[in-house]
Amino acid sequence: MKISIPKGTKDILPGEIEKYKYVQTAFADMLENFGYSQIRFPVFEYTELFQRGVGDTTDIVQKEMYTFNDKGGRSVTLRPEGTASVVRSYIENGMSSNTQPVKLYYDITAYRYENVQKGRYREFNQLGAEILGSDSCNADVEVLFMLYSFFNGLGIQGLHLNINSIGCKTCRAEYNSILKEYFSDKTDNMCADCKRRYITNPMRLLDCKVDKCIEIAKDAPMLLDNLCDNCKEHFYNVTAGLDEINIPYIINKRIVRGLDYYVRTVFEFIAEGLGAQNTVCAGGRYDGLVEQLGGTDTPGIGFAMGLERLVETMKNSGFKFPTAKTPVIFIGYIGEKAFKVARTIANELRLKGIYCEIDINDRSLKAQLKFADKKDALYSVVLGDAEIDTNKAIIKNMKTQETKEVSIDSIVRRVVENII
RNA sequence: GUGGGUAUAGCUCAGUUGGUUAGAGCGCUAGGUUGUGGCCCUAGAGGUCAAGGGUUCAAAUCCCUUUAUUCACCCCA
Repeated sequence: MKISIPKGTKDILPGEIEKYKYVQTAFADMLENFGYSQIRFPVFEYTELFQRGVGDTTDIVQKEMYTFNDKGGRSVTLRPEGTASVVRSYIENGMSSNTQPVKLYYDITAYRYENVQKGRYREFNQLGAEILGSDSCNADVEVLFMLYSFFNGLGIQGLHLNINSIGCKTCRAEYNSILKEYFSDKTDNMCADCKRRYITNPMRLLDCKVDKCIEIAKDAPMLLDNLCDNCKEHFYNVTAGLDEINIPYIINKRIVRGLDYYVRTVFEFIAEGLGAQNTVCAGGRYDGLVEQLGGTDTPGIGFAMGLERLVETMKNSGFKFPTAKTPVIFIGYIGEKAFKVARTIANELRLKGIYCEIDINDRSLKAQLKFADKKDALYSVVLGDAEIDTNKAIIKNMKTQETKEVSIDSIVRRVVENII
C-alpha cells in the first residue's frame, strides 16, 4: 500500500519554505526589539494542563485534542495551542521571581483533530507571544501596536483589527443573566444549537450564523455595554491608547474567543480573501490563568497567529518573498584530474561562506552546464587538462555572457573578494 | 459528526454516443560527431486510469461500495 501523509498535514517544500522562514525570522526580530525572549516547550504535555488551562468545556478540549496514553499509562496530549504551556513553564520555573513583566515568544507547531478545510490543518504553525505580569492597558496597546506594525511591514492588505472586551468573571456572570432574560421568550424560534447554547453558554447565542438566530440576536444586549466599572475603564483606556498612536481598529461586539481563559480585551486580525477561516491572528487577556494553573495571581496577555494563513494572506497581497539562494559560481570539469582540482576549489569556497556548485553525478560537460543553468549560477568556470597545465581558466558570467581569463590559483580569492 | 465537489504520468490536464497497444504540455534522464548552459530537434524513463465489486462481446468512460482529497457547517490559528 502506498504510504501517504496523514490527513490535515502537509510537507512544506523548497520554494515554499523560504516564505515561512522569512516570516518566522521577521517575527523573531520584531519581538526581540520589543523585549521578548524565545521560549521552547514540549510538543506534548500532560492532558490535564489543557483541560484546566484551555478549559474543559471548549471545543478544543472536548473534541479536538490528540490525546493518548504513553507507555507509563499517563495521558498526554499534543499541544493544541501555546499559552497553556507557557504559563505552565512560567510557574514551574519560578518566573514570577524574574523582573516583571516577563515577555516570551514562541514559534511552534500545534495539533488539533478537526476536519480540514481551507486554512485549517491538523498540524499547523503558530507564532505567538505572552506578556506575564502586567495588567496595564499599556500592555494591551503595546501588543496591538506591535502586531499592527508587523503585519504592515509584511505588506499585508485587507487585514482588520477587531477588538472587544468580554469583561471579567463578575461582569460576565451578571451579563449572562441579562442575556438569558432577553432570550427567555424567544427560544422557540431558535435553531437547535442555540437552544442548547441557551442552557450551556448564552454568550454563544450571539455567534450563531443561522439567519433566524442572527435576527433574534440582533437587538440582544451586548457584553461590552454591560461591563463592570473596572473593565469598562480598562477597555476605554485601550481604545484611547490605540487612537493616540493611530492604530485603526473595529470594535466588534461579537468577538467571543473560544478559549475559556480570556477576560477583558480580546482581539482578532481578520483577513479578506482567505475563505471561511479568515482569522490570521487572535489573542487577548487572561488575567486568571496563572492562578488557575496553580501559580500566584498574575495577569497576562498574549496572542497567536497562524503561519499558514499569514503566508497565504501575504501571497494574496502580492508580497515579494525572497527566493532560494542561488550559486555564486559553478565549477565544471572534464576528466578525473580536473575533477580533483575543481572539487578542492569548490569546497574551499563553500567553507569561506560562498554557495558554490559542482557536479557529483559524473555527468558530461554539457549536462554539467545545463545543471549550472538550472541552478541559476551567476558564474561558471570549466577546468580541463589544458587549464590545469597552463593554470589558466575562463570564467563566464552566465547572465551577460562576458568571459575572462584568470589563473586557476586566483579563482577562490577572486570569488571571495568579488572581483571576477 | 453532517453536506457538496473531485480522483487519469512527478505537476497541470485531454480522453468523443463505452471500442481494441491510454495521450499532450511542463518536468526528469540521455543524445544532436570525444571542451561550454539557455532556444530548437531527437530518444528514453515514468500510469493496476484511487481501490474493490457489478453491467457488457468490450469499461478510464455506465452503476454500487469503500478510500483519499477538497470546500462548507460547527469551531478555530
